[in-house]
Amino acid sequence: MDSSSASTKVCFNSTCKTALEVPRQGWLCRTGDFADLCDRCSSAFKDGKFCDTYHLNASGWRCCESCGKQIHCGCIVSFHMFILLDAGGIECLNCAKTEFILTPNPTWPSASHFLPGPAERIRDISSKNWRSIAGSGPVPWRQAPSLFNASKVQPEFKSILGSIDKPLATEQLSSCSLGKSTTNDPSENLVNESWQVGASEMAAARTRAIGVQYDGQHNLFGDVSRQSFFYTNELATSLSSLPARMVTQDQKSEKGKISGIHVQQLCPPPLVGKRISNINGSGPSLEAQAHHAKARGETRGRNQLLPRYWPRITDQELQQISGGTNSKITPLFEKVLSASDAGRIGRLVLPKKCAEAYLPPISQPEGYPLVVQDLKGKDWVLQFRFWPNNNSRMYVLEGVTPCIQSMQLQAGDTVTFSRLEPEGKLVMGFRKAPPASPSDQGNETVSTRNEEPLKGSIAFKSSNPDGSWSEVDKIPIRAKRKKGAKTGSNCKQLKLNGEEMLQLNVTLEQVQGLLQPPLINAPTIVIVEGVEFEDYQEAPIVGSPTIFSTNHQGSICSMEVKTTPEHHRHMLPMINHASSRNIDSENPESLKTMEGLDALADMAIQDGEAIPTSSQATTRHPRHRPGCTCVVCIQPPSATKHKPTCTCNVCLAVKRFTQSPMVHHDPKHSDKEVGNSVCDPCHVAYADILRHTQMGSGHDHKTAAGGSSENDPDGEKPSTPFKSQNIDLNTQPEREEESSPVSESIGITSLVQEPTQRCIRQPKLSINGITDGNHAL
DNA sequence: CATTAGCATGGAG
DNA sequence: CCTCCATGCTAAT
Repeated sequence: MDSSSASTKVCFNSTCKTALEVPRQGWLCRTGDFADLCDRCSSAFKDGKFCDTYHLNASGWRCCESCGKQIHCGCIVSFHMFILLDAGGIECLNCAKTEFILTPNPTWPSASHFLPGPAERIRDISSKNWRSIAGSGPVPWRQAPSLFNASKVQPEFKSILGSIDKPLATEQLSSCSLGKSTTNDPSENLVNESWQVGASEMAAARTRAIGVQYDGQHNLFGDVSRQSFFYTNELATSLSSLPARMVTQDQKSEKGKISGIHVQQLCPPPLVGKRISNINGSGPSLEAQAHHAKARGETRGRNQLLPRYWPRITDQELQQISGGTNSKITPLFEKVLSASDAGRIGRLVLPKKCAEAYLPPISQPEGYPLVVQDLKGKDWVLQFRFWPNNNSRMYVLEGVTPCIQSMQLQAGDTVTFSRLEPEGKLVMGFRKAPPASPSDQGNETVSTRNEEPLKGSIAFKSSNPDGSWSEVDKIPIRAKRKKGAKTGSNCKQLKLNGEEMLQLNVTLEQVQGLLQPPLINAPTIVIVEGVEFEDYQEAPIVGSPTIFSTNHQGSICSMEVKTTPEHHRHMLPMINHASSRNIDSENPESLKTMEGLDALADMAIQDGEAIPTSSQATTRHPRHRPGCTCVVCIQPPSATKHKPTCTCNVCLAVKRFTQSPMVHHDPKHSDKEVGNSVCDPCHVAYADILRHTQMGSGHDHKTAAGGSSENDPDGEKPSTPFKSQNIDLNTQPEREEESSPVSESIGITSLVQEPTQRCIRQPKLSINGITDGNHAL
């Protein structure tokens, strides 16, 4: 390319070399001079057909992610005709202008791209950034969704920048070009909005990454940061899938070190995918594409989570969650609490896909105890289980009342589930007034969630009787959907009725206090190599579930009881996010092996199935009896039952347990096998885990478990930090006791501990401590 | 009898 | 038509 064209009287086009009688100005060379072309070549150039004419056989052809137009990316001639998308892939300038109002590549690095220096620099940045985002760091990313994606992109950038010529690179790019899936599919189109948004985000992101100011352009989005919200959700999800993969690739290719986390990411979780990608023609897309395609395409299928469940965690929230720790937070999903979720029943219905994607598989209806950390750093033990429902399952978290109360959540509020990466611990956050999106459904994609929160809250307060506020209405609060008024599931967002309004108001008010900046949108901004990223982690799927699956069968409990430390880990699904069967969290590689999104997804799916899979026909679970120490039993729905002073067996057991870490308990369960098995074993392992966790974490929490609380060994108390009694019960450390296996569990726990401790931030106080179990009532 | 737990029902997507 | 899931129903305690 370079030959100094001007000087020569030969057409700059190496494939032409026609003597130039009248040099025609062609493209701008790095030298600052224009390439001299012959009439024909010049004509082709001007018509934008130069590459089509002379570079057809050259590598580097990519499809515009938006319109699918073929663009030769590995050529200086067309370099100005496209932009590199953060998420990978490219977009023709026309589309870019339309959507982003961005300038062509040149704008970024401009011609300098070609220069080795800059190019590398860019690439480095991107890559590093991505990595950091993806893998390391505490950095939560926000906007990043796109970035994340971008993370993968990096390689792309590299390829692009560095080796434009390489075909692979191009392909990858194309594939990568998640950002906007130009998808041909109509279905995708549906997604478009979100995508576009994402795209815009991405654009922004990229600009940032690059260092280019992106500002004004995206008025649409308003604050990017906030938008990030969306992104996070939508985009993130959609993107997330990508990024994760990207990451993996990167990792592999480069260092591969990402760790389990990455793996998770691989699984595209959640996502969403709206977009399908492929289309571009990038054709053979590499794995990336494949992944993408799957993830996205499958959005519906497996991984996808409905938009409403997409995590919309703000940076601040992430920061809170992460606390001072270095833990990386991976938003998994969120759910607007329904009346029943927030009710005293203490059962939080988990979206099936979310549960299956991010939580360990459950073979038994009884499920197992799950340790969940709240924003304060407290650990709560919740029973993760399911009910057979039709031919499916309905997943629920039992014993959430204390937790919800502590967070002062009400119907309409949103609970978010995230995972602390290193630890793999599950973290439950919340958002009080749901920042409803303006428009519910459609909105999901676009809605500016950021703003909403506030608005929502405000709106509520001032709320019109009508609930007229559009925004308000839109607010996802679904207070309750009674028969008449259901809010669609999707629609969950209810319009507020008078009553609802009231509820909301309360919530809002409370929330306001709570809300404040932190929770709501703040994306965490991470600066990587000088580039700001709003972090947001997508949720990678975790699929840890599998682990259990095999084991559990009979009863999870039993397994756990028996379980080795590993099992225990698994038991704490959250804790070991990574958990995958034998995979050690430590062995990233093992995880890697698992990698392929597909694999993960499959695993998740399979696991579920493999094991008991979907709804097993379960006989009615025996009622948990007094002696039963299982979490469920202990729960306080009736905290009332179990007060700190309570001397019932359960409480006593708890106390004992708490006091002596390893106490064995005996399985009391009179209950039927199932119940028993479940309860005890789980508990045990669980308890142990908890303890460790807590211990590790911060003992601060005091537990509480009701009775136990008394004793509460505090520091050592069982894990459940329960603030107050309520929780305590749930947690039940005691279980540990029962399962003598505890010892093992302990070992396990120990294993876990460290991580957990890490994770644990400081347990602050419970916020409010919930009052007793009253709420439950 | 009150409460709870498990399951069923049925609307919505 | 199927799946999801919020809520209701009711046996069990």
